[in-house]
Amino acid sequence: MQQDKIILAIVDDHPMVIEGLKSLLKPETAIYTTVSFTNGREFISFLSQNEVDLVFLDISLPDANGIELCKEIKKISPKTIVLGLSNQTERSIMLQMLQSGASGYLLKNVSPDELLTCIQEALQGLITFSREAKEIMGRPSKAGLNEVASITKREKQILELLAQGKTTATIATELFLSPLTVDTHRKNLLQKFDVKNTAELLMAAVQQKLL
Amino acid sequence: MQQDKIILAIVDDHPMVIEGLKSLLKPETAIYTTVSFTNGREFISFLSQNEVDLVFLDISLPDANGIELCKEIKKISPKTIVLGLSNQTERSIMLQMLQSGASGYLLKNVSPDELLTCIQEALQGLITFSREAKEIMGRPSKAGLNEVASITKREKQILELLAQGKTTATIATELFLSPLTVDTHRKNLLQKFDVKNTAELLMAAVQQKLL
DNA sequence: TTTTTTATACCTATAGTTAGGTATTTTTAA
DNA sequence: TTAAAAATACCTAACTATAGGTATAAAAAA
Repeated sequence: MQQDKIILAIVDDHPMVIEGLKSLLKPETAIYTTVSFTNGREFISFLSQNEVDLVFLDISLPDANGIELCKEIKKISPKTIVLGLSNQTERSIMLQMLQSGASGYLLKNVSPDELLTCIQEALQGLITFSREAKEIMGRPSKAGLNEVASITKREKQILELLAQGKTTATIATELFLSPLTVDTHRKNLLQKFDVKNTAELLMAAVQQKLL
Repeated sequence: MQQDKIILAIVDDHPMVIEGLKSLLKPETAIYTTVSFTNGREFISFLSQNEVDLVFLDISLPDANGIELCKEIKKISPKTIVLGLSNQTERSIMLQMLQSGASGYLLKNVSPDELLTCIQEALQGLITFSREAKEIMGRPSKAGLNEVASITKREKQILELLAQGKTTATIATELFLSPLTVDTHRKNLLQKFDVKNTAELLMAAVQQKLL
C-alpha cells in the first residue's frame, strides 16, 4: 500500500447508487480507486484475485444476502474492511452485519462529508456509522432487546407456515409431525420472542426480517 | 417550452441517489436541466413558483408520504409529470401512486438506457415503467387481486391493535366497545382480505403496507 | 466419548377465535 | 331529505391456540 491508491469497492444493484457514490468520491480520486459490482458473485470473483481495502456492501442484492456475503468476504480476505450500506434501519439487521464481520454501517442518506469521515475512520481500524445509523444503534427498544431471536431450522419452518395462516393441524400434516410437536415448537417460539400469541410473534418476526 | 430545456426535478432523501441520477443524465444536459430536493416541502415550495416538466418522486421521504405528495403535486401543477422512483416493489404501492396521478414508476435498479427511455415516454404522454416494475405490474397475485383492501377507520384501528397481539377482550376494553362488536369487525376484516385467520390477515396487511 | 441442544411427543385445563348468520342505530354521502 | 355505509351488538356452535409443565430420542457440539 506504499504510495498506492486505496481500493474501494461498491457492491450495489442500483446503477444510480453506484454512480452517486462514485460522484461523491470524485474529489478524492487522488486517494481512492473505486471499482463497482452489481451483484455479489462478481465481487467475490474479483476479490479472489485482487486486493480490496474497503467495500461498501448493500444488504439486499439480487443474488445474495448481504449478511452471508459479508461472512464470505471476511473469509476470503480478512483484511478487507466491510461497511454495510443500505436503507435498512432495523437495529437487528445492523447488528447482524457487525456480527458477520462488518466494521460499520451507513444508511444511504449519508451526507458527502460523513461518507468521507466514515471511510477514514474505517481505514484507521475504527468502527464507524453514519449519523442516523448511530442514532438507531444507540436506541434501546423492545425489538432491540429481543434482537435477532435465535431460532432453529425447524422453528423457522414452523414460523413460515404460520405466516401463511396455517393451523397446527395443517402444519403437522405437511411436515409429517404430531400436532403436539407443532404445538411445542409454537410454544418455544412464543417464549423466544417473549410474546403472547401468534399475531405478536409474526409481527416481531417481520420486524426482525425473519420473514 | 420552445427551445427551452426540459426541467427535471429529483426528490429523494439520499444524496447519492440524487448524484447518481444527475450523473446518469449528464450526457443529456443539452436537453434536460435537473434540480434536486431532499424533502417534499422544499420541492412543493419550488413548484409553487416554478414550472417543472417531470419529477422523479421517491415514495419514502423524511417529511412526507410519496403518495400524498403526488396528489399535492398534481393539484398545484397538473401538467407536471410524476414518476415514482423507489425500491418499493409491492404492486399495491405502485397502484396507489398511479391512482394518485403518477404517470409511471421506476425501481431504483433501472438501467441508464431505460431511464432515458422512460423519460421520453413520459414526456410523450405515455405511462411508463422500468422493466422490473413492468413485470411486477403484470403479475397477478393473491395480494394483487386483493390489492389495497379498502378498510374503514374503525377496522384500521382494530387491525393495528391486533398487530400488537391484543385479544378481542383487550381491544374491547381499550376502545370502549362490546367484545362482540370487536368480533364483528374482525370477521369483516377476514372477509375483506379473503383470509381465514388473524395470522394471514396481518401478513396481508404488512404486504399491502397497511401496517 | 460426553455433554448440550434440538426435535419429538404427551398431558390437562383454560383462553381465544372463527363461522354462520341477524338486527338496529348512527354516520356519511348523494 | 333520503339512501347507503359504517358501526354496533347479539346468538349458537365449532375450531384453534396457549399455558403449565414432563419425558425421551436424535443430532450436534465440545
